[in-house]
Amino acid sequence: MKDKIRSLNMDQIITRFPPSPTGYLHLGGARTALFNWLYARSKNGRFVLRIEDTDLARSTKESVDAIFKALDWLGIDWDDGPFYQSERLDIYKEYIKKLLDSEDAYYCTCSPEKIKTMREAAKASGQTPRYDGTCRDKGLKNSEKAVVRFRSDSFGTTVVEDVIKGSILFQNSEIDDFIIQKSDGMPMYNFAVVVDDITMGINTVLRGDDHVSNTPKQIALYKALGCMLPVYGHVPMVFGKDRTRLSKRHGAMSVTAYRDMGYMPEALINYLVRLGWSHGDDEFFLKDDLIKKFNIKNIGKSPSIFDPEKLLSLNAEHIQAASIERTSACLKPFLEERHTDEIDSSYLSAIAGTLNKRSKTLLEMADGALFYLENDIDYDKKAAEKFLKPIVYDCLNLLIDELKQIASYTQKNQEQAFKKVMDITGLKFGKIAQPVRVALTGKSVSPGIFELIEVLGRERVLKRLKNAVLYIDEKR
RNA sequence: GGUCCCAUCGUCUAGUGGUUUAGGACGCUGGCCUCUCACGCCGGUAACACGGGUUCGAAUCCCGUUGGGAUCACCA
Repeated sequence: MKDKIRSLNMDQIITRFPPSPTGYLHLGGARTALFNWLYARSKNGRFVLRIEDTDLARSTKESVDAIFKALDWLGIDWDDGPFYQSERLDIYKEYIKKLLDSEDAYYCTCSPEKIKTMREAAKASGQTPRYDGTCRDKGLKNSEKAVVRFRSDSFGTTVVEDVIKGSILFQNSEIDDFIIQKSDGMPMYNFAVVVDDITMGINTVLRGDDHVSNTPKQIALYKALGCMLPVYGHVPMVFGKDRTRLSKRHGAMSVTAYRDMGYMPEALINYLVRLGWSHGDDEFFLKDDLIKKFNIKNIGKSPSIFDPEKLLSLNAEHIQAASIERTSACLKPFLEERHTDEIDSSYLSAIAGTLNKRSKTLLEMADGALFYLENDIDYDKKAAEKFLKPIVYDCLNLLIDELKQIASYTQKNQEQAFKKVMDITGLKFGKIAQPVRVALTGKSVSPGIFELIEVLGRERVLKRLKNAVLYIDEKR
């Protein structure tokens, strides 16, 4: 396979997301994916997905699948790929040869142990650890354990023109002759990235801050290969509450964990994009807004801290803002886990309609929806003791009679029914509502009485009220 | 330790030399609404890290200090 080296073409923005499949997709990765995707979409460009699986020991098929699943759930789609670096080995070989031929690279047979001691000595004396160039001018041929090193300039400077951070200056003397091909023949990260980005026509590289120090090496490679540089933008990182890299001890990190905890993908997208990017005082965004409004210039320079509380409140906002159809669809899998029967979709929508303003997550919503679906509800012990007492016995019976007579359970009709019961018993609405609530839901907290009755419908309402009457009867 | 980056309420941020008694959101909090819980509405709390400059004027520009972070692999 022959890839032509394309000169950098900015007619169409081409971005990429290159995860290494060594685990699930975490929040930070999702955010860089999102920025690249958003930028490509907003510029009518292309977004490519590349799986960086040259680390044979750590890459797994499961991780690849997990990454696909997470991206799919977030709604981040790609135009090209997925490309697998493990399937592009001959391309890297070709570029290695080019570099070897032009003497920009050379074989090195120094043992890893030797390099290690070299590095430790340098660190101990406060110097940047660097390869000392033992094999640099030996003109070694390829051999069993040889690696290929890039011949770095030891003088001069390299400037990274970063669209987020501005110009960053590096002394070339800081950069040593780094390895571009391992002794097992696999390419090293910095080299593979450059070859891939060149051959895939990537012209815009948006990536985490932690890559800035790799950039001068990559630039050197571009230059040696005679290729034009992409536009670089290094996005500040996201930290945990203790201001260190987001990791397991900060709680859930994987994208799919948030799905399982009942978050809407809309909410996660919204939260992630606002971490580091802003559009004036706007807080709430849907994907289509973002595609219209996203720009690189509004990405901030300073790192941010992941705040689960804000994500949660944003999730509540998105649950409220979503259409009932959307919310129901998202809710359904959570209910199916708890309730095996087939759920009627219009009933489900009605249920969601009573819960979407009082649920911060879909999980919470599913829990709150359970009483609608159970055939026999269990009474919360405290609630039953407090509200299902003999004193409301007549009241509930009266209500049953009234509700029996009503043609349809509109709010207006219900109000009239309750009015009658109130008039006869002399009880205020507040005194009647709680017992009825417990009778209908088993709990002392629920959606409003009228919406409850309307959604549950005649059959369930009457049955549950009668059961409550029976319950009181048995107790006395 | 070397190199590099960053610095506005606890957190996310607006702000690009004067319109700012520094605005919004989350959180926390007082109240209203009310059939419970929520939603909603009204209000409060809280920040320009510090020190020098530049300027008529600085959160905004420059320098230094301090603090935080990233990175220094035959990982990506």
